[in-house]
Formats: sequence, structure tokens, C-alpha cells
Amino acid sequence: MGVKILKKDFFKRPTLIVAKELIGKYLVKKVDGKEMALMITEVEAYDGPRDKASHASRGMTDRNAIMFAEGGYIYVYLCYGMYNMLNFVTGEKDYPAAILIRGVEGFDGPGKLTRHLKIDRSFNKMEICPKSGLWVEDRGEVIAKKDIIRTPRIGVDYAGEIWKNKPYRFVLKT
DNA sequence: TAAGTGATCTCT
DNA sequence: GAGATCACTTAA
Repeated sequence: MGVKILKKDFFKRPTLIVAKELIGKYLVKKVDGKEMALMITEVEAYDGPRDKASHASRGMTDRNAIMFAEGGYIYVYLCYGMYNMLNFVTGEKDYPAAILIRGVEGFDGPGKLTRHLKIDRSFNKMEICPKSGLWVEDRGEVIAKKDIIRTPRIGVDYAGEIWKNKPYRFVLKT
């Protein structure tokens, strides 16, 4: 029915649940005064201090400090010198967790989507809300459970057998 | 399949 | 301060 803007309460829940439910929601970004809304089709969860694939696995640093905040914040960082990665912080305060937005409709890949939506590190530590110019909406789309595929995460071979094989990636079947 | 690219982390 | 590393993409 109506468009619902997702608030902190949505993001403060357990990371894997939030990740799964983000599939089919709309990422909305203000670009040059115009709103672009794209359905989220691919995400990855990074959950807790023991997740070896997570930036938070080696404790808090200047870069990942925002992951320790309560859910509802934006975490953006630069990878490989040229790609900004967009994450949403989840869970309660002091519990380091975030969800990497890997793809939306039309832009398949974390680096590509940030490049096209002009998302850079200036969004780091901002709240996920219209005031920041970047937020998420529930537009009433219902995604069938069978249309969501779970797979291991991408590009985390260094995390060891246990963590690299966790099925923390959610993809919308096309 | 390899290389580009630069912030950040982990040693000295 | 120096060196290694990295949640990627593109062009062969």
C-alpha cells in the first residue's frame, strides 16, 4: 500500500533477519535534487565480533567504529583504492554488525551501485533517513521466500573455512 | 587472469 | 614511517 520509510527499529533487529528483509525494499538516493529509487536485489551480512570476514573481527578501529553503533547508520568505506562500499549498520549498540548492499536493480555490484548513485565516504556515519539524502523504503512489494537465494559471501576467502562458507549472502532470483 | 588504486592496518 | 592488505571492476 503506502510507501513506508524504514526507521531505526527495522535496523536494530538481528542482522540476518534485516538482511533477508532488505531484499525487495527500495534504496532511495537523492542525486542532484532528484530521487532515485532502486529495488535492493543483493546483500551480505557481517554479523558480530567473531565474524572473521567482518572489519570488526579485530576490534574497533577508526574506520569501523560506526559498526559498533546501534542500527540505522550508514557505513561507507573505500576498497581497492577506487570503490566505495555501502553498508547499513544493524543490531544494538556495542554489537558490531552491518549489511553490505551488493546490488540493486540495474546496478549489479557494490562498487558499481555506489558509483552510479554518487555515494561516497561523506555518507559515512550518517543516519539512514531522508535528511541524509539516502534511505530505504518499503513499497509494499512482497518477495516470495523461494525467490530469495542464500549463498556464501563473495571475496572473503581470507576469513577461514568456517566463516567464508557461512550462507550470509541473500540474492533475489530473477 | 591480472592489474589498477589508495585508505587503512600492522608492524618497526 | 614502511609495507601488506583489501567486503572490487574492467579489459583482455
